[in-house]
Amino acid sequence: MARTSANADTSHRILDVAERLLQTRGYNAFSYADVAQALHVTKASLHYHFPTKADLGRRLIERYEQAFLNALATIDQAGSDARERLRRYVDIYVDVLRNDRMCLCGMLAAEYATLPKPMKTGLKHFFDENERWLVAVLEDGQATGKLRFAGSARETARLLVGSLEGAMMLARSYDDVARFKSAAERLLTGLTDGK
Amino acid sequence: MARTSANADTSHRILDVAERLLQTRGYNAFSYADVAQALHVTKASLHYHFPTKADLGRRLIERYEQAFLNALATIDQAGSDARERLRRYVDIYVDVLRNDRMCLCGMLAAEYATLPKPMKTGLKHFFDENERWLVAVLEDGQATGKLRFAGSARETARLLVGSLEGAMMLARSYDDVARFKSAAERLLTGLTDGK
DNA sequence: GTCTATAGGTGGATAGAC
DNA sequence: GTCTATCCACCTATAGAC
Repeated sequence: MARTSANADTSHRILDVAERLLQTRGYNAFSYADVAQALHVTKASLHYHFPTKADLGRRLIERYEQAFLNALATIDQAGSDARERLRRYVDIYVDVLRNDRMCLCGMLAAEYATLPKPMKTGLKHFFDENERWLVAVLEDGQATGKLRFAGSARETARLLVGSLEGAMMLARSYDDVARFKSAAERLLTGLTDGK
Repeated sequence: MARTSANADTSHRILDVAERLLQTRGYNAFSYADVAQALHVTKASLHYHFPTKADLGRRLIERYEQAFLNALATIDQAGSDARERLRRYVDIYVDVLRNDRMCLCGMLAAEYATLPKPMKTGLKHFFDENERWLVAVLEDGQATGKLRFAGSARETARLLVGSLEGAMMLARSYDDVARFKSAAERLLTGLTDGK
């Protein structure tokens, strides 16, 4: 399995660099040449692992979603109440911002119109899964009296995702993580005040 | 003044096309060739009016901000209460979305790291002006008892701008204006319920 | 002001040697 | 798996005729 491991390792490093570039500059603003230079390999070598940029982009979304879902599973395993789970959800975003990055899928949402179809599909799947997890947390919080919100859990979940992505984008433009934290704090307070 | 008017008219048409492309595809995903083709002129002609793409981008931000501020001034002139002014503020965003566009500055915020410095400066100015207007409305609403919110008007204004931009981005990915309206509705309700 | 022509660079992608 | 070499399309931008 030595060969397979080496291959997987190289693919992994390529994805790491491409992910950073995508999250900081956007899909349309990084090239195979950028990745190749960072890894001290040639562009041709990258094409061996990811034949087209669309392939690379699709895999980046898949991997990012997997890591995100793993983080959500970890939160669930801690067995905290809904309020605390939301707080940890926000912390995932904070960690991304602290790394001077935008959420990979939030970035791609802006570039949506220019993306190849497989990436569009993967992107929606990411947001749908986020919504699904948040709906479960919100409904649990409502049932246990830990959270209070008007309207459906689904609409509330969508508001949360959109607001956090937007706050992230502006906070990054101002290079000010505190902006994001302030916005997130208020969003959570809106779901817990009076409790 | 015939020549000057013609010039202004051509520049105006260039800006119109470039604006649409920027709001739908992003700054890094449209070219002089795209604009030239849409207007049936050559790229060289565009460079006469806007020597560099950075010049074009800078003017697009300036013009967009001016139009935005004009819309805000119109809202103020109507003399409505704070709640109604916020509602009309949201309507500006809805109109953009209905045109299948993203907010020009929201789009650029995602691409922020790749922008030439003059555009970065212009972008922040746009958001600062938005914040300024919202702070005035929020403080008025608080003073007259029409609005209620926790914390400072400034933080609330920033939450609003970020949330609306984010909701817009996601609504456009799902090609679903109702998503945006639902999110905006809830944000406003959070400032007015119990009133 | 708009054109033709072109420079000089970079984009994604492939062929074929090693 | 990685390399060299190369293709072709596209990019921003400029020179100079009209």
